Amino acid sequence: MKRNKPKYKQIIDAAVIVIAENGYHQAQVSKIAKQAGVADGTIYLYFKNKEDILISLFQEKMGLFVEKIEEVIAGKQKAAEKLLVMVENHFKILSEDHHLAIVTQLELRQSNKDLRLKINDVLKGYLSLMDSILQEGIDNGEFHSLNIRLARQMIFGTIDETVTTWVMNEQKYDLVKQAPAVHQLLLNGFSGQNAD
Amino acid sequence: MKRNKPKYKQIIDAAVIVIAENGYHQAQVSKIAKQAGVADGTIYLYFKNKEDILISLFQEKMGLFVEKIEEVIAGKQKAAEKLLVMVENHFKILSEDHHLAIVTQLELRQSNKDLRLKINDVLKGYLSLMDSILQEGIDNGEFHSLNIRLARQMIFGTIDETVTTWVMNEQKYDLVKQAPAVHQLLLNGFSGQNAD
Amino acid sequence: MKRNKPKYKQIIDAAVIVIAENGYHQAQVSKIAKQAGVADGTIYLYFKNKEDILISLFQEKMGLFVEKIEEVIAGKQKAAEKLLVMVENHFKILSEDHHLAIVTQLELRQSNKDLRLKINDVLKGYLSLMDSILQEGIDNGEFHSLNIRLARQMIFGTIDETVTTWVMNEQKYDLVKQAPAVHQLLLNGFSGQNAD
Amino acid sequence: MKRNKPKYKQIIDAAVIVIAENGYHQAQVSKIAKQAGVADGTIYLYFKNKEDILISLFQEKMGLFVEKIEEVIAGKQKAAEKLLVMVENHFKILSEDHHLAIVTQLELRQSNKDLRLKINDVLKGYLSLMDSILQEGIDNGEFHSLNIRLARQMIFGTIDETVTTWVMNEQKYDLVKQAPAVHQLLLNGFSGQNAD
DNA sequence: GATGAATGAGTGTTCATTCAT
DNA sequence: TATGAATGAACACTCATTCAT
Repeated sequence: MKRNKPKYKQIIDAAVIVIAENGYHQAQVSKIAKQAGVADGTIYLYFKNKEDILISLFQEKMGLFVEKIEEVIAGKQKAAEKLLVMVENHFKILSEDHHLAIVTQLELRQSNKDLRLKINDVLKGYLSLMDSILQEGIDNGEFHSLNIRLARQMIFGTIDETVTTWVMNEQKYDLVKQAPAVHQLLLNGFSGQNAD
Repeated sequence: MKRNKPKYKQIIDAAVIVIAENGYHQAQVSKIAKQAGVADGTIYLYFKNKEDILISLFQEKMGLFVEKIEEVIAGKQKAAEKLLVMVENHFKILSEDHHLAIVTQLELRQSNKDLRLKINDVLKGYLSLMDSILQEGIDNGEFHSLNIRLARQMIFGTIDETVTTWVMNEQKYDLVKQAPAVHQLLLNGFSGQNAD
Repeated sequence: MKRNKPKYKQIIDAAVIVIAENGYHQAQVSKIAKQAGVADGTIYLYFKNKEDILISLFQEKMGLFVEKIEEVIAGKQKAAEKLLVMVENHFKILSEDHHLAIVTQLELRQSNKDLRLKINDVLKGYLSLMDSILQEGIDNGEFHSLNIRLARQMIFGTIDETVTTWVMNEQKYDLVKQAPAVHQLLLNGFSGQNAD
Repeated sequence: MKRNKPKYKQIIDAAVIVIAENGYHQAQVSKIAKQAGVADGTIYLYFKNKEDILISLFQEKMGLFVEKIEEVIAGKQKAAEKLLVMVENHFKILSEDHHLAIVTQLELRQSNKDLRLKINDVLKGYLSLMDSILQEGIDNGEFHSLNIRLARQMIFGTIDETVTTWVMNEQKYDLVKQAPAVHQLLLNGFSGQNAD
């Protein structure tokens, strides 16, 4: 399994750095190879093509994302609490890896439609997690009856827009400190008046 | 004034169609010229370069956006009503121009960081409109005391994510019909428990 | 006759200025038209094409050259004296019109082979003048028997190289003051030991 | 060191042929690549850009020039003899490579001012060689006291004009046979009456 | 005569991918 | 496995010239 060989991760980490520092369109394969300390051709022993590096990058990093968030959620009882730690950890993970934040919020969005559709597939695991929190909240009466897709779009849209604004402002303020306010805004939406 | 000459709009409309149908990276200047029914060189009598076409496209279309929404807002008294017609019309305008929806939600986001920063400048007018509705709502007691930037990020993030999901689902369902539910979700966030 | 209309000379003078100030490859027809105060299309009422402007420019200016030099030569008896005033006036005319010096020594040489062959045709009148001075000097015993073509190449080559070096040094020193020394060097060549 | 790899010289030789046969402005990179038997992109593994090919071409060829002439000069005692073998060999090298003669005398002069300034830098080594012959001749009494810059301009201007005329006449006559007469003309200038 | 908007042919350079070693 | 030299397709932009007014 190539995914477990050291060069696999080495190349992905190199890609994150190169894309963050040079931008998506200046992240040539040869630059990534150089950063990873391998020859250009070696890249193709581990990845089908350049697009495959980017998808794999997203899968690896988003996998950690979902894993981490599932872990912290497990310790919480209420849907509202789960939502809070989700927002907090989403902000925390990206706060702790500035390169990754730039890559996911700004650079990777420059990829073409096809690539982004594939990235969306990867995102689905995360979105499902949101859906299940919402469903749980509805079932146990914390949230009123919601259109789950809409509510999830509000969660993801709000979180994503908040992070992007923070990255575009060159990460000048503390993103994690915004989590409670964002959480409260979302929560109001779900526990307030019925939206159907 | 070049902006008022017929060929200026003709080229912009051609660009929307070509980008929507071929994708951002397959929208060559020569293709746009052909679609517009002019020679390649004519493009450069009206636009400084290819990037200038895209910025102008966004300015023109977003200008109509803000104009239209200011118009419908003027007829409403309450901030909540203004928010509703804003969401409704945002959805309506993009529903009525499928090409434009594809271009703004998917294709134009593939542009490089410089171009996107310029596009963000254009967006600012629209975001300000949101800010003033929020401020008004706070002032007249409809909304509780809000962090306006966060609240605006929630509005824009939610709307944008909703439209993008709709476009990615190939516009299969009726976007405008989602407006009331989206509006209600947002409203709950603003008029519910204090987020500060 | 177009050559006598004011706009004809107006365009040629504009061309000299534009080429001197912008360089041969940055001297677009539209720039020349603007400098001349006419519309682009008007150029084509007076000149067949762009090349025709340059040839005409050279003809007009070189015509004045030959005319002026024939005039000053007429007042001299000896071939050696004629050679001196030729060198002096060649240097003087170019010293007095810096734009023209730049154009003839540097910029016009960037034209393609065809244009330069035509320019050489124009030069022939000047070279013939040199030939006749040389022939006269041989006939009256001032110069020894010379290969006239070679001798003329030495005259023209030396003068031309001297002016070009001066232009490339940004015309910092007094070119006309060099005339006697150049003249003496050439004269030695012709009146010294037989070269055949 | 790229300069020692076979493809480096292969591309330069191809450039000489393509420029000589098609003219400076018709010497596209793709044409040079084809002539050299490599892909277009390969050119850019050996040269920074098109201009770099031309400068390198001049450096390589002019390097051989200076090398060869320094070699034959070394065997001569007197400055006059050195001048003769310099003229002879200058003529000989260009006589033996008609393509190179066309390129240096006609085509490369169409390059823009920047490129020509760089070419002039390369020429300086050759001009210095002339200066040292002149200085030597003055020091040992063969030549009278000369303005060295002027004298060198006469040498180079005469040689260059002679070769250019020969190339423009399609190399119909024997250039090398002209060397003694050219040499004699120059020599007279230096050993004749004092020019200061 | 004079205008200037419109035309459209032409090219240097990059970079993902391959493959002989 | 690993290398890195070689490949070659693809495209924005300029500007001399025309011609309807």
